[in-house]
Amino acid sequence: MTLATSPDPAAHSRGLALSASQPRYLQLAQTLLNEIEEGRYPVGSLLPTEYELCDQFGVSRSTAREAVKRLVQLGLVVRQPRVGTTVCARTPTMTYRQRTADVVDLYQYATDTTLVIEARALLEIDPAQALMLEATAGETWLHLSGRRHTQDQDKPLSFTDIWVHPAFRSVKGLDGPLNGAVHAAIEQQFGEVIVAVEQEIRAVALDRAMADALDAPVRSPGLWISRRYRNRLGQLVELANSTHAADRFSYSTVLRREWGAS
Amino acid sequence: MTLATSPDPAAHSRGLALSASQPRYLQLAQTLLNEIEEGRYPVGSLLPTEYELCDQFGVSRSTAREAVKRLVQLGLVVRQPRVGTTVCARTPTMTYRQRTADVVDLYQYATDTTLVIEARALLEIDPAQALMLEATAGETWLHLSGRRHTQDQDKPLSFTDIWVHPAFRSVKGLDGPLNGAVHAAIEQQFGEVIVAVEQEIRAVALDRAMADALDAPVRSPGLWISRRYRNRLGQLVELANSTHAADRFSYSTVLRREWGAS
DNA sequence: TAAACTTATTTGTTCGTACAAATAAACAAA
DNA sequence: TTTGTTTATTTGTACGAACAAATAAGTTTA
Repeated sequence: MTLATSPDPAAHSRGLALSASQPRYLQLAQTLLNEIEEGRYPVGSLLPTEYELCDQFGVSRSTAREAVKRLVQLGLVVRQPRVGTTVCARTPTMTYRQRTADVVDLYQYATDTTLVIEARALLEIDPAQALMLEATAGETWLHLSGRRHTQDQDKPLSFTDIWVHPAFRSVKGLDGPLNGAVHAAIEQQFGEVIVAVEQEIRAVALDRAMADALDAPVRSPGLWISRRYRNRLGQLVELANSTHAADRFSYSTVLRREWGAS
Repeated sequence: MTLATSPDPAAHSRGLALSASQPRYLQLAQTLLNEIEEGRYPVGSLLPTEYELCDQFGVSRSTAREAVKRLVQLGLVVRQPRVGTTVCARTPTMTYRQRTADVVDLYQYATDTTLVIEARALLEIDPAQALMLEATAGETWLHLSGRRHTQDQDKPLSFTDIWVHPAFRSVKGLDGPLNGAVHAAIEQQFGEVIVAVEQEIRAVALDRAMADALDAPVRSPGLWISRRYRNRLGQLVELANSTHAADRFSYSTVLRREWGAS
């Protein structure tokens, strides 16, 4: 349990060369990773404390810490003062990740599309809308609707319905052609941070009104995308429903496999 | 440029308390972050070296390193030995991230759905298929097709077409009801790692054949999902096209905002 | 001129030490 | 029994000192 009392500052450069191919802390991390995978440290058990690792592997605490830090980054262990290092997974989690540099990219539209707001009104929501908006009937939400256009094409790309929570219904700058997204305006003007976006995609048959709005045949297929923007507390800040003519739009993403944890 | 030659080990606990609310390295990281945002260190310029930071802020190199490490995690700077620390962004990049614990989750199906393979054949691909498969006509790919079912419902959820690259056409265990995914079998049997999945979603009108297969009305809307599984070299390992009856399936995801870089 | 070598600088790794902060567990008090 | 207090343990933060590795830039050599 006691550490060396007469430390030799040059020891690490003299003796026990080991395989100098990789830094010691990476070697140690790999060793621990293997032992976790082999079940020597089952999920829920405690890893040796930092000082124990120092003894067992003959490294300084810095090195041991750096090694354990890797395991934390890989999501294999969690650490708590006074408790220790708890194993929480037996293998690095692999995930597929979809990255979008900004939520605007989330709209798969080319950057040269513009959303033209054609209607803006404060509406008292009815019970059906309240259900959709996770609110109570009678609240006054801001309702926007418009169509998205491209330079090239004559016909609109999509028709969009947007509902904005009463707290942000005074949001400005949403008239006429829009470059950015509505949630971006809310974030800027109110400092409300959107933490999560729930997205649902369906295929639908265009009804008469939507077909007219999109200049597409009645009953032709459309891609319906609903997005719920939520704040830190999970509250619905904005709901945007878009319907796209099927022959003018497709939604595509790339998921990349990654290793490690959040 | 010279450091203190008579260091006082207790200095950090005695003097200059500062606001002990946060650790020094976090304070320093915040300071640097602010200065980067303010343009004092423009994108492309060099941050002070670690030793310069020691002098300027009166901290040890460990603390300075820990601070800069934060900036690296935030994706604001990159480091190169002998070069220094280069600013590569003026503000932390925010991204929305879609996580799926496994690619199986990528199928939005409840776990109690099963894919029943109904046809399996080795096919010489024609020019049109070659285009779709990013290959050359005449190659012999493995072609599978089948339908996905739920326990509850009588009618199938979707019809799936799968093409497997010639190198893996001998993949086994794909007969009858399937629990896992085809790409998982390829990964296991051949050790081929799928690094990226490209996904495209469209709305379509069901043609007669597809309508029959799905037991849905002709011309009714369907959700068409195409997934391209690629290996490390970007080569197409598997292509899976699924068509879902619109009233039986929707695709939903949650994107969470995150800060930091890859 | 071009290639090979040397040098100086900056980050990377590792050592050792010390104190702070947090908290589970044992203990004491109401 | 319950609640507050102390104690010991473990991670967290911070100091300082070396040497390694990588490499931009200058220097020498062919």
